[in-house]
Formats: sequence, C-alpha cells, structure tokens
Amino acid sequence: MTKTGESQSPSPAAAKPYHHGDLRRGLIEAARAILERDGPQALSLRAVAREAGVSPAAPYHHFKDKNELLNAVADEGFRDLSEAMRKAFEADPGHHAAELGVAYVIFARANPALYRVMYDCARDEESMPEKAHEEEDAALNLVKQALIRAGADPNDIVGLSLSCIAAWCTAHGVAEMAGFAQFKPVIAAVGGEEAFVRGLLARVSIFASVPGRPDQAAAPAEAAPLAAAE
Amino acid sequence: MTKTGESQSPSPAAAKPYHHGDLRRGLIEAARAILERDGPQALSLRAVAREAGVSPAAPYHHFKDKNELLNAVADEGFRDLSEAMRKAFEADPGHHAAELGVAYVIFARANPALYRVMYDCARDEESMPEKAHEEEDAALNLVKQALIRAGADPNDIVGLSLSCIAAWCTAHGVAEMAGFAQFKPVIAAVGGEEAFVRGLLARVSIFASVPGRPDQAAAPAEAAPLAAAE
DNA sequence: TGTACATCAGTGAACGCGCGTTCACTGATGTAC
DNA sequence: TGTACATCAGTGAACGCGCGTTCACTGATGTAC
Repeated sequence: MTKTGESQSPSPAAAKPYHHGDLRRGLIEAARAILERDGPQALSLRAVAREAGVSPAAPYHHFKDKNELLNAVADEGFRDLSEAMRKAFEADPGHHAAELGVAYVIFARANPALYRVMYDCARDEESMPEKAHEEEDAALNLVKQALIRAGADPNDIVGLSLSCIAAWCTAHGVAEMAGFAQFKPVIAAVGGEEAFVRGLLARVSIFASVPGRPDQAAAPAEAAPLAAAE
Repeated sequence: MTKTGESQSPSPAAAKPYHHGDLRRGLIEAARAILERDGPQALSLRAVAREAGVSPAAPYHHFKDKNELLNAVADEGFRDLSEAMRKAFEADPGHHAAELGVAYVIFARANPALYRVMYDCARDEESMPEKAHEEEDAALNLVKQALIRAGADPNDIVGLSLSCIAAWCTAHGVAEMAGFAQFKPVIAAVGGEEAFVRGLLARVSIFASVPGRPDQAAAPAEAAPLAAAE
C-alpha cells in the first residue's frame, strides 16, 4: 500500500513502473471494465490481471483468491447502488418508494454485468462481505422510510418487512428482465425504457388485494389508469 | 431414434446394452439430475455424458453442441412451468392472477437450477428455441386472461401488456430471491415459504396506486405523478 | 427363415484451451543507523 | 546525507484440471433380398 508515483518520480509516468501504486484499486477497476465490456462469464482472475497489465500471480498479493476479488467488486457495486438510491430519495421531495425502485432498476440496467455479480454474491450469503450487507440494509431502510412516510404502520414489523422485501423482489425482477428483447415493442410504445420501468413499477398491484382491505384484488379500474397513462 | 429395448431383447436389461435406446431423453434427464444435485455451474457436456453413463462424444449424435442440449433442457423446463401454471389456473375457480404467480414461484423454487438455465436461455433470446417462446406465450396468455377476467380492459393492448410483464417480472424477482438466507426470520414469522410468497405477491401494490381506488395503501399522491409521468 | 450390408449410435483417445493457483525469484521502496 | 537491509509488490514459468469438440473406429440394428 505504498503511495508511490508522484512522491518520488518526476518522470512523465510513461515508463510503466515496476510497482503499480495501487494495484488493488486497479484490479477492481479492471474487473469492472471487463464486466462492462465482455460480461460476467469473461471475468476470470487471469483476465483481470491481463486487463490491469500485470502478471497472473500479481493479484494474489491483494486478494486471497478469485472469490475475494469478486466480493470486493460486488461490495463496491452495492455501495454505488445504495448511493444512487440515496440520491434519488433525497432528490424526491415526497420520498416515494417508487423513486427508489426506479433508481434501483436504472442502476442495474446501466451496470448489468456488475449487477449480476452482485446478485450472485448476495445469493450465497456465506461468502457475502459484511460491508455489502450493510449497504443492502441501508438501501432497504430507505424503502422502509418511504413506506412509513406513505402511511404504513411502523409497528407492524412483519408487515413492513414483507412490503420492503416485495418491493426489492419486484425491482430485482424488473431490473433483470427489462432488457429482454421481446419487450422492445412495448418499450417503444410507451416511449423508452425509463417510462417502461415506471409503468411496470406502477402496476405491480395486479397480484394484490389492497393491503388492509381483504375485498377485491385486481380491481376492474386497474386498466383505466393504465390506459390513461399512455 | 430407433425404439429398441423392449421390442427385441427379453433380457432383464441388466446387461447395459451398447445402444442406449433413447439417449436424447437420457441426456436431458441426466442434465436435470445434475442441475438438481450440483447446480447450474456443474452442468458441462462431459458431466452430462458421465451422468448418462456414456462417452463424452456420444451426445454429439443427438445435439449439435452444448448449447443445443441446454436449449432442450430449458425447453422442457418451460413446458413444465407452463403446465404447472395451467393446472393452477384451472384448479382455481376464480382464475386469479395471484394463483398463477404462486404456481410460477413454486415451480422456480422447486427447480432453482433448472429455472436459472431457463432464465439464461430466455435472456439471450437469439439462442432461444421457438418452442420455449410458445410456452412462454401460453403462460403469459393465462395471465392476460386472469387480468381481463378481473376487469382489465381487453382493448388496451399496451396497458394489458404492461400488466402482464409487470406480473411476470415480480414473479421472477420473488422466485429468485425467496431463498435468500436473510429472509429466513420473516419466512418463519409468516409460517413457511408459501405463505411468505403469497404475502409478497399480495403486497406488491406498494409501488402502485391502489387499482381503482386512489385512496389508501401506498400513498395516493405517489401513483398520480407516476401515471402522469408517462 | 437366413444372410449381406448400409446405417447408425456408440467408444475412447486425443486436441488445444483457459482457468486458478503455486513457486522460486527479483526489482523497488523506505527505514534504521 | 549515505549506506545496509528488511520488506514488499511484482515476475514468469509451471502445475494439474476439466472443459468442448473432433477423429477414426467399432459394435449393434434392421432391412433388402
């Protein structure tokens, strides 16, 4: 972790020094570059080293193994996602859950391969770094705040958890499927992907009876606001 | 595709004949066994051949390459999923969309590795077999029927499509995330996974205005700007 | 019914590949004196 | 300020592995006569 580079060498940095300076950082960035360019299945340790311009053994001075590098990448992803959601939350005076959902999906769609790595890390939780868990919790907390603000009962712990989880699941589903080619016509019809995503998030109520109202589920009027929307 | 086996040989089948009888079938079943037992990343062509008790080259008499085998497996998965949804639909006198969602999630949760293969096939659609597309369409049609039955406007093509897609996305999200370890406490609190899934599907309305009822639930104001936004 | 033969579904050895990881090493850094 | 040296971050060659795929082959099947 020696901060070299500018401290000693006045050379124009063109000389590709033996020491990298901050290879840990460089490797994570290389990994993200590969994800963006070639997708998740191209993300091997060797490819990352190659991308960073370093020998295949070099990463082992910074990460125990491939998994640890993956975790670091996912970790950073969760931080970025959480940050994006926080910004959206603060930018919306009403602090609506929907804005959090949109921010979530937009992030995932802008970084699909990274998102997939994050998801894979989240799934087998034993390997999940605690930092990522914290970011996840922070994001979920925003959702909880939004729901309470919208009138959810803060004392109904289980109900509130269910609502947060449901929101998360829906956002995940939309994030993963929004890019499906077969949706292109609909996306075009509603005027672009963000409108599409907002439209989807706005109508997940199809499954639900109104919470706290056991009567009726997918009510007749459902389609009406939809039709009006476009 | 020669139907051998029982037609000629009265032997007790213990003798492991040179010809398999229906290796294509056997390979697909072997693949599903591997998926169930070892997960998706264990699914190599060689492993499938091994599982089927056959040399690594044998599958090439039945599938052009690994991808074609994968497609066949996904294809069968889509058929099974569609079938499960159809059954649930017919078993429910009210033909509710929620029952379709539950059936979807239960299938995916019961066959997580298979579901993942199916999803991967669905995502890069160019490799998607048309048979699978048909099954998908059939399943989506059930959802559409359920929504229309619940009062959706059959003439609002785009709105109906959006609703179906939203339902599908939500089911996908729930299916993929229901197994997350961090949800275990909530699952226990609501009395098991099916109750959990039903609870989630029942409250996806958090993103939405209440169908046909602008009051209540997820803040009235929230839905309005959303709907207006598109 | 019996035999010759084309067809087909298997075998098993081999190919080249990229992978994760280890190893002994070496070049650069920065600190103690 | 100058020098000796411990520390650390790199190298590059090598390991064993399992993979997808190809190849020349051979054993079994079923059909034509």
